[in-house]
Amino acid sequence: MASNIVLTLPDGSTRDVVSGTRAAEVAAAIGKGLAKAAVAARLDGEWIDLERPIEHAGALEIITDASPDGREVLRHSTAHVMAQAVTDLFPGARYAIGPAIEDGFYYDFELPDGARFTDEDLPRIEARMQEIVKAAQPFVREEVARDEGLERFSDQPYKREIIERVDASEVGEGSVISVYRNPRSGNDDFVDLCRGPHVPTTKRLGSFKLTKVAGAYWRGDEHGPQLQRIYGTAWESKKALEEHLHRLEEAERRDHRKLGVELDLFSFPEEIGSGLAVFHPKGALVRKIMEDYSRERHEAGGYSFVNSPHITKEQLFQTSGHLDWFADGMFPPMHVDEGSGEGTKYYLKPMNCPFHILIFRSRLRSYRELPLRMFEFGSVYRYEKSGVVHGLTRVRGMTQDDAHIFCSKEEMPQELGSLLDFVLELLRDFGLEDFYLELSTKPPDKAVGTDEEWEEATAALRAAAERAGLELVLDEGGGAFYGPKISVQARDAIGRTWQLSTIQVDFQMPQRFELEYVGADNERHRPIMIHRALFGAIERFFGILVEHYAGAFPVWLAPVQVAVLPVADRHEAYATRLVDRLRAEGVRVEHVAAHSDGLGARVRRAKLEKVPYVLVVGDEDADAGTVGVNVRGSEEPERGVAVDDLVERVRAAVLTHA
RNA sequence: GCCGGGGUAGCUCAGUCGGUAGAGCAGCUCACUCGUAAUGAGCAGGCCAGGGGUUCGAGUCCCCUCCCCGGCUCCA
Repeated sequence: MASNIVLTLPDGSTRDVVSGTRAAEVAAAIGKGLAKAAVAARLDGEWIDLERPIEHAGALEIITDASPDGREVLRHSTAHVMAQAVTDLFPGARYAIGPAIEDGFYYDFELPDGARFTDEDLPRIEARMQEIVKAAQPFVREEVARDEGLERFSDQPYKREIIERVDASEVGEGSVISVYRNPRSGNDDFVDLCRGPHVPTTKRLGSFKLTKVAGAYWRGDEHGPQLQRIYGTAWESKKALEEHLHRLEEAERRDHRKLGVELDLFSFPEEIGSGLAVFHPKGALVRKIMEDYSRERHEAGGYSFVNSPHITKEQLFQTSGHLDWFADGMFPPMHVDEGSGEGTKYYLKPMNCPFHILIFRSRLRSYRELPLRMFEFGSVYRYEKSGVVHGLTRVRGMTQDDAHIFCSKEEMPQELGSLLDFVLELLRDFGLEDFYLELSTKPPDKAVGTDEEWEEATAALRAAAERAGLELVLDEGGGAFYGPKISVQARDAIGRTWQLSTIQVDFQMPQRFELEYVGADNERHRPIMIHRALFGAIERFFGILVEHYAGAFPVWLAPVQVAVLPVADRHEAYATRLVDRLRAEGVRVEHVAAHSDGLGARVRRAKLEKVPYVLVVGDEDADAGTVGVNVRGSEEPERGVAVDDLVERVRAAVLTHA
């Protein structure tokens, strides 16, 4: 006998329904639009299918297709459809896991006889998927006992492993597992192990595209079997799919590797080696401006500048511990002075800290010197694995804007607070505005330092972060073994996030190097050390800025701020005077003479080079002492602008970092 | 490091069945002297990533190395 139950909706209203009512019916009762947009539901926070009968009272939420949750359902269901298509087209294929991810989904497969997917397979799979969508197969949920599940997936070892693992860790002995069945004409339905929920039928899907095929390890284990992963993207409508593909194109347009070539900023000559960049004159100029500005700010911020060499004897990295836990990330040693004996091993440095520590330790330090802040643009070399190097954002040779702060335990909270302010201010000066912070705390298993020290340092970092008033994400247990850290994440112009600065408290190094200072009490104390980099690496930050600005650097950073284009040869004298004047005002100006190309061609080239101000000077300007100004990003050039006004505009743009 | 795809002129790319290398842009020269996104003509430009092999003959087929791209793992 069905009884009535009360469902509470997110707006607080209630619905009195017969027990066994399905979420789809509730949605339909609320409105046509909602029913159409619904893809799944949540009852008391638990995901359920629209078609699943609701047996008890609770809070019901209808999940709609264009919401983050709704898209997750669409994507996950699309992943199932892809698995069905693949098993159709590649008999014997084993399927492993296929979750929804940001903007899409993937599914991992193992093909018989070690076969591999190629890019040419994707259109075939897509076509088959569209057939499945057209067939409007329902997703039917079934709950089966663990043993039956194992049996049903007898030819699917990865599924069996999931069942065994889930059973042991999450659900417990004897519990049921859920599977989803897609009935189809023919006799063998496609069945996948899945916790759900799914859309009611495949008809709800269709706005998807398979994007790439790649290798992936089973359960992310480098030593486990390597599977074939197919990635796709899926959306609630064709329009949303198109918009997503357009965003990908936009990101591609901003790719710093492409712009680096086009704007003649940097390159990676094959002759030098993987992940080793050279900066061309224009790129090096931008970099110099970045470095000069950083130095200026550090000088004002109470930092001392230091310098250290690129290589060192093995012993230093033994003392620091790098050779114990970071040897894989270091270039192999050089052997020198090997005449008759063993000689000496030297290493390229992967980090600057040991050098700064030696400077601290070069003489006895007083508490009066603390906090002692040592800054260096320190070049380091890391042996990044061959598959991970990526443009300027992941390189093997880089220069860090590195500093190490030695302070007393008592000074630490204050120092961390002002440090975070300093970091954020500098990043804002480079046009990044949108940040959030990540706080990484003590790893559960292995850590140096006492619990008390960790708590103290973590609390100090947290206080600094909270005072900054930014969103704070907790990365529980994600700290390095030697201390907690804050990392600053920045969102760029198209919403991508980049990890930039890190502020890391270190209990380990002062101990290993037995650092001390003499306190006011005339006793010796161990200082706290703070590692911090603002840009992270200059190369990487440079790459991020290129993408953030899509190559159109703000005036203060632009390698060429003004281009002067005389209309014809007879205006060369006036143009030269103008260029000299601007140069004298400190403006970075390029004179593009009239003798070879037409004016239109020269304007075009300057525009493609993303020069902020393109000045055209002709008869009228020579007579009146004015310039024609074509500002980057504007359609209409201005005529008859007084040179003084132009100089003032450039100067103002530089000062405000506009 | 692993899986997959690649490497042809400075850049973007074509190159058939294994038969001896091609375009556009950029560069250089000349002409044009022009008011806001491509003036025209001509010239030059290549160890087809490098090495080895198969073959009468290799950009093309095979092997090794280097480098790049997309992922995985990694990012202390």
